[in-house]
Amino acid sequence: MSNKNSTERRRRKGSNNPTLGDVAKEAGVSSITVSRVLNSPDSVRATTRHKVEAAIERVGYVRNMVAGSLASASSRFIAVIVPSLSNVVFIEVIQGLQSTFEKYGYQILLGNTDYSMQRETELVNTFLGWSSSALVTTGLRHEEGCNSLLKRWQKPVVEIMELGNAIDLNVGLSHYDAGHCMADYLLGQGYRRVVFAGTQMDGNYRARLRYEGHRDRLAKAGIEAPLLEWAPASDFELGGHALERVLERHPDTQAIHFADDVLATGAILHATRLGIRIPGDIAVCGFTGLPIGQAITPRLTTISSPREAIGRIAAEQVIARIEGRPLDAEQIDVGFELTIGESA
Amino acid sequence: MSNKNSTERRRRKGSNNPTLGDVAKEAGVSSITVSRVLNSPDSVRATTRHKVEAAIERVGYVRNMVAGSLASASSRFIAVIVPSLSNVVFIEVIQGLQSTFEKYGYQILLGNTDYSMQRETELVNTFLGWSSSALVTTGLRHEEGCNSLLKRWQKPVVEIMELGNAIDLNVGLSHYDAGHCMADYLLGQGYRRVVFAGTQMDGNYRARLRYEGHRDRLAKAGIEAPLLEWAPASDFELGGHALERVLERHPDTQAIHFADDVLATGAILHATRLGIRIPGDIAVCGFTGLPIGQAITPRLTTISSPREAIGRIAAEQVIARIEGRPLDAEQIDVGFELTIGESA
DNA sequence: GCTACCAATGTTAGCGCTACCATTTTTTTA
DNA sequence: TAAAAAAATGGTAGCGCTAACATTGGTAGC
Repeated sequence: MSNKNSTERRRRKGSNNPTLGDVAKEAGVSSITVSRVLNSPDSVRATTRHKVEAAIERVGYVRNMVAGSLASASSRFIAVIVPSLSNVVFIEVIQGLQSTFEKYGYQILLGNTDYSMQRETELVNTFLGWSSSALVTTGLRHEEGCNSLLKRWQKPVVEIMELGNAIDLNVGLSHYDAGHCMADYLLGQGYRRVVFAGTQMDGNYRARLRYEGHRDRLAKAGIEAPLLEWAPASDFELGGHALERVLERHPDTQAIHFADDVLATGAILHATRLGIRIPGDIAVCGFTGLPIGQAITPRLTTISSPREAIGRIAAEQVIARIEGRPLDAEQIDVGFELTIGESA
Repeated sequence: MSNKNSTERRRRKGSNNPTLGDVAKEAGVSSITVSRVLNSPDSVRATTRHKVEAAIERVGYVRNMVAGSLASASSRFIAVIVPSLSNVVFIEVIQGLQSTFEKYGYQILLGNTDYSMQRETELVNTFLGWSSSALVTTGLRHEEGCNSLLKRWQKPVVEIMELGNAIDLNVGLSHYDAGHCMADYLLGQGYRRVVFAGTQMDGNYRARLRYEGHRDRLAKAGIEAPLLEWAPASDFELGGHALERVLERHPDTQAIHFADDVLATGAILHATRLGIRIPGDIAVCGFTGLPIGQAITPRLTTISSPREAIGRIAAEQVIARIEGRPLDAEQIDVGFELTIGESA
């Protein structure tokens, strides 16, 4: 069966692991039947199936996923591209994706761009080359080559986190509205001199969108919206540092609108150490809705985004598309929620 | 070139994406030359290379990784298996792995077992079927079938987090010693009535090893080591709840040795709210060395494990093995550090 | 000038599986 | 009971690439 050439000229290394053919011989069936036992067990009679399963066990067969994917021109991979693994937000989105896709037998191919669009294009190229069943990427902004590649691609593409003009499917929320909403709340609470403080606001343009929403709301009330930025990624220490810088540069500040909960939490914990009362001396708010924000005293006023749900919903949309079920909508706004603590 | 059968009987769908052959025709070379431009550019003359690169661009070629892996019987995948994505510890390990492997052009295949050994075996099977270049898994305990599969496998296998009798490579630390070390410190501080409190201690047996180290050290001093366990995963709220339970069941407790920093942090934050002084009324310590533990007041006394380093070192070992470089050692003890805060 | 050698490129045969169609066996219907 | 329909199984080509060997052409050595 495997030795049809009598000339015997060439030899390939051949992993000499058992193949479908070996299992088939052992079970006394054809290899396509073994393939069916693995891929669509219901299309094989129970007695045959048991015979094959026993043979698989006996020869210690390990399925070659690569060969299967080449022959069928598709893998059960879902390409997932995020800009960072240091930011809990994306971790939670990945959890939502992973747990949902796992149920349907899909495997995630995880890529990290470090906020580089060029790296994103490279990853997209590689992932398409793996015959992925779908691709999930973060945000709506991509390199031109990346965009056209994805538009030409015939399989589901989901752009997550943000809402707007998408390539295919879109699951997210309006960051502009979120920033606007928080600014509105702060004005309602009587705060007028408010500083926006964030990190990595070039790459992470969603934070910038929140700032723009914030700024525009304040502008409507005739108020300036100073912005302070830092280059490194957010951490608790930087939050404390940011608090001090704000008080230094804008000593009359009444509230700080932080770009994320990590900074805001760091600021609150540091304020406690310095004896600065929150919100008495200065109010603080954040964005994300991290558990730590609700575990500290005072509890953080923030905007909670449904991170795990974004992943779950994106995955459900993809599965529906793959299985040919109708979609509720191509664009899903998961919204956000104003979580009012005592910090602002 | 692609139409050698004159009988014209069958037709396969064929993705009709451009292939190596199309690029070759466009560039006026053979397909193996195109393959060489992609895989070992230095083995092709510069002029030829430029011609081919231009042709790739012109036809919009996307490399088929699946076909390449089948032909070469290897992929640039590294299988990574962790028990949970909700625990920051594993996220940080993954970061260390990912950033190191990325530099060498390897892609991570991420699997999550949810602390199920059966699921681990399934994942190992799948990942071997993808012709992965190496496999990194968590812990030393596996199903028998999984063990024998990995032992038979000819490529690098790294078991991380824990030290002991490993299949191949091993990078981690002694959890027993870590528990022992903390118990020793607590005794040195004069604490005698110490409760150990943890979560998910069946699946997460590394926490149990820490408890055993703790218990044995106390036993040497002739002291009992009560243990309280909870089934759900650790979070801040559960830490606060645990604090209350401990005080209820063992009102004379002097210190709580928490199985991880999340619980310990939750307990400290909750104590602050209740007006319980730490360490005045009760001392608290943890394990992991999370940033939040050092951001709160009082700072958490804990054992810091080098999580990102475990990932990085494991990856470096794998790369060395793949590239045929000698290894420093097959087993690497990354150690741990007693971080003394004010909480105990 | 002839051989020896090396670098660059080409030819061919699979890698192990599944799609496609064909054939055989079983079940249902007339 | 025979014919028709359905279910189960089989034969074979080919998915797109690279390993292994073959060939070509240029260059150095004597």
